[in-house]
Amino acid sequence: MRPSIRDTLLKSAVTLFALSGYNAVSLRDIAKAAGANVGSITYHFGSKANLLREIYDRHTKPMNARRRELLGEARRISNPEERLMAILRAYVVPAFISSSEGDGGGAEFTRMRAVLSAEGNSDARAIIADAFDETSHAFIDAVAECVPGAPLEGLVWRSQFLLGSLYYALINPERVTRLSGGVIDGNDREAAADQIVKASYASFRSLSVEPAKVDAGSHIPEPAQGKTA
Amino acid sequence: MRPSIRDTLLKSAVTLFALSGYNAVSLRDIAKAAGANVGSITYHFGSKANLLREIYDRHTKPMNARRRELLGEARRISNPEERLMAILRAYVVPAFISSSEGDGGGAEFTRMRAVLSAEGNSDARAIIADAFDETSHAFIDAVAECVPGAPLEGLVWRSQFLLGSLYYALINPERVTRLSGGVIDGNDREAAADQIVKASYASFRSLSVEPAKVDAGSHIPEPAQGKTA
DNA sequence: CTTCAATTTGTACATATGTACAAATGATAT
DNA sequence: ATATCATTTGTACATATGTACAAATTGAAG
Repeated sequence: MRPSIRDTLLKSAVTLFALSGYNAVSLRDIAKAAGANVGSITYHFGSKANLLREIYDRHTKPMNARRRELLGEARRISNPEERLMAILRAYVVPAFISSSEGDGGGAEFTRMRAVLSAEGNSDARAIIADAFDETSHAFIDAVAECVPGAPLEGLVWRSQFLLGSLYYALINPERVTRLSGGVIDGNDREAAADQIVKASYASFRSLSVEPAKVDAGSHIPEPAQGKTA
Repeated sequence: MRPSIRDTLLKSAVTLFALSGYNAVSLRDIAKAAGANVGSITYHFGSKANLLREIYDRHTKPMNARRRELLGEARRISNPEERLMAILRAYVVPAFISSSEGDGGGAEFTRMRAVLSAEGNSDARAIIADAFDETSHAFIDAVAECVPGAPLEGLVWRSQFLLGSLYYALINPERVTRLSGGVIDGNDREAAADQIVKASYASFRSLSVEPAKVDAGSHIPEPAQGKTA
């Protein structure tokens, strides 16, 4: 069956918001993209802010559910290195690739979040605050178990960097293409997700004070880990 | 001597753009913040887009110069680990901390770049493209020398993640504070710069196919490094 | 077919924005 | 002091935007 106009409006809004942010996209832009009338947006959603709220409502819950599901699987892995890798993948992949129809994830929604978080619009701020990503705490805890002795400061900042990497990969993929002289495709999301997982794996692993279990020890002259020892 | 109104306007514009983006800030907002009249902006800069162009002109050159200077110093370090650390610091620090009056760097300008890059405004796009960060290539080259055998794909993506981490640390510092339960101050830029350098150090180091010079070898079961072997 | 509620369309309105420009003001040199 | 130029102010205008709402259309139940 044909999707309802309501759904088409929501979808168009995500696409446009992800591309140009919240302020720059007018309700008329959204209506035009959805092949509908301006008034229909007011009718279905009441206001622009509420339209955004519905977008979040629709996506965040299933996406977090998907993350929790993958995180649960990951936690059952006994080898700490493999486990860490799986945990990171559980966080990154749902944000990049929408597996099923209703998992709420995918690059477009994540890119929208990235753009809106940068924009700092007050409407958006309130909505983002409500839809706070409760999975983050669970992830940090899970990661912490893989890197014994890691200071909280290092863990939290690296989770921040992970999110920043994820966002920027979606916001500015052209930079990768350009910087590599066209050799690497910045829009290859599978590759991007893979690289983020590997890079953050290394950055988290370096926090561990214990030597790697599998090997003798990787004592690079790691500069002291800061105040929070 | 008192700064000219022209300078005050530029400074106010950076502050406001860094806070709310390009679209959301009106010329009247800028004028009010600078204690000037709307017309004075048109008089001094002609248009909003040109005001932004002047901001870039004023900042990018001295900031890149500072980066090149620090990079030059870093490259003279013989020990590859220390060198890598210094190279990363040379890239990150000018973006976070403005050392001298005219070095063009600092967190505010960098945050503005972050916000504008996410916003995708067409005025801004053109200007950003012109002020392309020519130092990035030099940095990747310098980094590559520290991690022999590293595939280009890994290097480029990690440089992307570095920039994303940097940007997001400035855009959303509250998340760090909140996520740590108030223990860690997301607005502590010295700490942020430090953490970024250390995290990206680890992520770049992990690309090296040769074992660490200082130690036996850090053969974590690193999953195969992708296509570009 | 008729009725009635749900939806869609069209339009109006108050407000905000970038830009243009004439008048007022200020400073500087002769 | 006066003339000349640079700056600042005030205002006007065309356009765009979020929202409200009445009229038109649609679709299903009786």
